[in-house]
Amino acid sequence: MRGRDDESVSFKAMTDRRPPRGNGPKRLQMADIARLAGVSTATVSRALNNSPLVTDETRTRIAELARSLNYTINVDAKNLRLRQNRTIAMVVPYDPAARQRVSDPFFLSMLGSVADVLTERGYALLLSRVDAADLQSAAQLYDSGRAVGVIVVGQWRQHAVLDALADRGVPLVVWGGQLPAQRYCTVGCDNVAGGDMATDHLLLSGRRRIAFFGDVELPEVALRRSGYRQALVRHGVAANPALELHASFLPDGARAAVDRLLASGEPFDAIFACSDVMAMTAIGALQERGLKVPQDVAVVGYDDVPMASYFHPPLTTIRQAIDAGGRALVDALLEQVDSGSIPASRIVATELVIRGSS
Amino acid sequence: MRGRDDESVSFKAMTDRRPPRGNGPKRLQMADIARLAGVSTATVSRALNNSPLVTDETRTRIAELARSLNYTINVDAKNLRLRQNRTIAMVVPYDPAARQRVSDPFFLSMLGSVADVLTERGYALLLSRVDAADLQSAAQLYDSGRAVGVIVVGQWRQHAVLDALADRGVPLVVWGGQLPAQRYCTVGCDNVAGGDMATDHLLLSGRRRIAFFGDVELPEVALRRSGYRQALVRHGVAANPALELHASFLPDGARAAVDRLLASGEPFDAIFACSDVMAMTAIGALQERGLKVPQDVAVVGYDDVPMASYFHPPLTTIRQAIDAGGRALVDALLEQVDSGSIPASRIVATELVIRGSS
DNA sequence: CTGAAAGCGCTAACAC
DNA sequence: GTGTTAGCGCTTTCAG
Repeated sequence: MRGRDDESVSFKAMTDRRPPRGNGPKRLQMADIARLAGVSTATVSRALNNSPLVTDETRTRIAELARSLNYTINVDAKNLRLRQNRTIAMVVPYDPAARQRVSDPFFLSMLGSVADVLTERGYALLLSRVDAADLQSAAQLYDSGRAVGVIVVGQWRQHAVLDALADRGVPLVVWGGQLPAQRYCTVGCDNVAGGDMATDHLLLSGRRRIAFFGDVELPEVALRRSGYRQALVRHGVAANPALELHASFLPDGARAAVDRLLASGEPFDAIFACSDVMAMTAIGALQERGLKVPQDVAVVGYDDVPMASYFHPPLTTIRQAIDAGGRALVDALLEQVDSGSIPASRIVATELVIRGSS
Repeated sequence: MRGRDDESVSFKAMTDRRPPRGNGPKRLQMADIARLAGVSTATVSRALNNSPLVTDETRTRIAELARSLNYTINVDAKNLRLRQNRTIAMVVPYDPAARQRVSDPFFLSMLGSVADVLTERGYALLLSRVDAADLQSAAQLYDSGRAVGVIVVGQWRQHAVLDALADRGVPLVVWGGQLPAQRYCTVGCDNVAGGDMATDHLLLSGRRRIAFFGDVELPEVALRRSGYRQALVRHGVAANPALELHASFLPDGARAAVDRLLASGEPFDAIFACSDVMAMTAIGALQERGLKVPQDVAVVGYDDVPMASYFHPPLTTIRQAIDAGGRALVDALLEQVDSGSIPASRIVATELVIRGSS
């Protein structure tokens, strides 16, 4: 017996004494509360977690003590012990070439919406910007246990990478277009319908030479163009490749497209732009060149960003239901986390909002 | 010896067997890599942390194994052991009355900027919306060990609460106005100078009846009004209380202010609005009532949000240096975390950008 | 250079 | 109803 005791002691003594310095003054921990309350940490834990196993009196006493000392259970330790985690990561890809800031108001609004829903559900949001060319790395947030799942805003040119992530079991939901054989879950508006509605509206107002502005390498944009073409066909208007212009989401994309269009000499009486920012930039460029909107050229945007209705002329646009979208993203992701299987992609409502620019 | 062994075994047997189910399929952990590599976890740990104590050969072998299996060190466990953390929290308060979404493009841009800088510094960003009336709760992110410090965007009406948080040692930096005896660190643009520049510019263009739009309960806005008044005085123009209008940041604040101003019959030839969104809304309201901007009324905004230059007319505004601002916020916070003492408040550059609206 | 063992702050059997 | 104890996944002395 004595021998064993001695051994234990020597074991204890062998331990590392002082862990590396934490940053900042030491925080209170459960043991402190326990000591102050004259109970064990187990009781404190139970009290703070509302276990029915503690007396009401004890619970309130401990709760009050904790509150008065600003003590809060250490989430990391709790997570570790419980092997759980209530954090989800949201990544917004950026274009490394342009070193562009997350700034499209649409992304930002979506972020706000997701943040709201997550808060409501008791989840924390880890926000991260990643190089669009290295979307792969988004999974690290999952692999490292920091988050139980990942929301990616926009699929960019990374369809294959996203498929691969889904294949290896990373809980993942992407805001974007639904592609034929995709293996990950997407949430997005009906892009084909959106493109169709916008074009249909322009055709109904008598426009016939409708230009399309967008970067069709992005799945969502390609789908919108399908809708655009589909509406033209339905109205018996031949699609004109000269009117389909590549315009990137970068700041000068739309302006450059307007320049090319004018330089080409191809007549046009309307533009369907794949984002409101593009539409506004295009309108600015047209006006600078003396063209009137909507008289000479009608313009329809996409997104219905908050600014759209204040613009001059107020922007006709396709509204993406941001609130519903954020909610659907979160729902789909949490469902996936819980069930372990990939839920069906969801489509949220899309709506034409007619204002002054068309 | 045998006796001891038996005892160990019985100790082990007494352990809790199955921790509660984690969510999702089990993730790989260090022990798995160790087993696969035929070494101890200690060695894996050292290898993955680039300790000089392992052979280059071992290191690369383990690193490759980990990479091929998508294994990443569990950050929570690592943090716990190291008693450290490379996460900072950013809270953006919302007005609970209006249940308003984080949507002012300025906040969102600032968020983007902070996200960038943090990424650069190897920190993660935890984003959280909190009820502006309960800013107090922002500290919980710190108390619970989730973040080493907190960035608050906007001080709203919570000056006292912020002081209290700083007093009890929560590492905290606030984007906002610098107040006389504040005990927390702020980063912000020079609001007095901004208000002065805007007003000065309008005065120099010959305007004399300049209205001010803003909610002076917010420190930043109050400072901008000081600048406004100061410029008027310098130019020998008497300040006219009837021209200082309360306008909230909520969607209809500026429109309502325009209505009240017109209804009052007080003549005016310019407006200095405390945000670009307000300025754009005001311009819309003026135009609806047949007033021309800038001919009848010149308008100057604040922030220089991305949209400002695309607006019609393009907005004259006070640019807040967002990039520098985000960087300063992060610098100040990390400095505080490292040193444990509250750094001096910082002021970032402010600049008048003259465009078509004035 | 590598391995054994202890413990970061917490929770949950299990005994009392 | 409360305390004791082991261990979540990791890092790090200390011994070899």
